[in-house]
Amino acid sequence: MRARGGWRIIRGVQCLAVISMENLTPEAMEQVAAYFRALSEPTRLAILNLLREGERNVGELAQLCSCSPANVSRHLSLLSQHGLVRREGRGTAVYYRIADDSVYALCDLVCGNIARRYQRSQPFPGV
Amino acid sequence: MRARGGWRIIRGVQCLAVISMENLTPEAMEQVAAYFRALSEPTRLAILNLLREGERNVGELAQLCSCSPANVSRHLSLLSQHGLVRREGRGTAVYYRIADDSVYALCDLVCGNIARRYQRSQPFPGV
DNA sequence: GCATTATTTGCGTGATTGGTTAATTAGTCA
DNA sequence: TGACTAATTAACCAATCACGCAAATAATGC
Repeated sequence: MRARGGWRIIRGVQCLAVISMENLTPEAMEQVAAYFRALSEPTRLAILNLLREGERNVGELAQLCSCSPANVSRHLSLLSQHGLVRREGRGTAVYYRIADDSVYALCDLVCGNIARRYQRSQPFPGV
Repeated sequence: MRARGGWRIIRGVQCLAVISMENLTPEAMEQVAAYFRALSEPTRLAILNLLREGERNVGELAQLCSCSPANVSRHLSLLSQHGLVRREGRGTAVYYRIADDSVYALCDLVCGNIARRYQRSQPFPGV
């Protein structure tokens, strides 16, 4: 992967900014696709949404999104594999928290795209 | 739907993030998931990448990404359904172009997330 | 109309995925 | 150690998906 723009300073923070998807190898492209795939499931989006306010354990998340603990655990495992959430066992429970806030920026960006798209024809469904 | 935030800079990418994913109905959440699903396939990402430089017809895209025209046509149909590309027939050919440049901001943002993740452990695969 | 080229669509197939249930593992406390 | 709770994993099923192939559709020129 070529870092176009490379490292730059944004508001005093050194960031690896403006990486482009161009000229990626097939393996890297698959990584990007897999990242999007992790976000392509309503239940996983709901879980990420629930973690906005802070950490939660598996049982809490299962109750809040009306899923079985087994199901939630698997979703969390997948999210963890892609670095979206961080795992921390405390006692018999396992707490999960967001690993990178930029996920919300991504989701909100997509929300905006969809909303703008619907504003040209019909209102955004379920607003 | 509440408009909040407006333009913001996320890791060097200017984004119109007016909308938040919070408090979405299940149907709206499914829309967001479907949008991500459209981006969760390497071939579709490759097609979007090829359209960076301008419009292309189905045959050209098929040749450039080593896929069958039928396959490419199907991918384009799906991308079109989600408002990612725009269709325009000219002669017997059908040309597609990017409908919204913000897709690239999304993809590049994800590239950055993955690259940062790998920098902590191993180099990004396929650099 | 007929032939040609480009695109789309119908259908079958193998692979992947989300969900459920049950078994297993991990941690705590008596 | 044994009982108990929470989380993970395995096995399985149903649904979805990407792809290949072939048929159908659309647009152009003879």
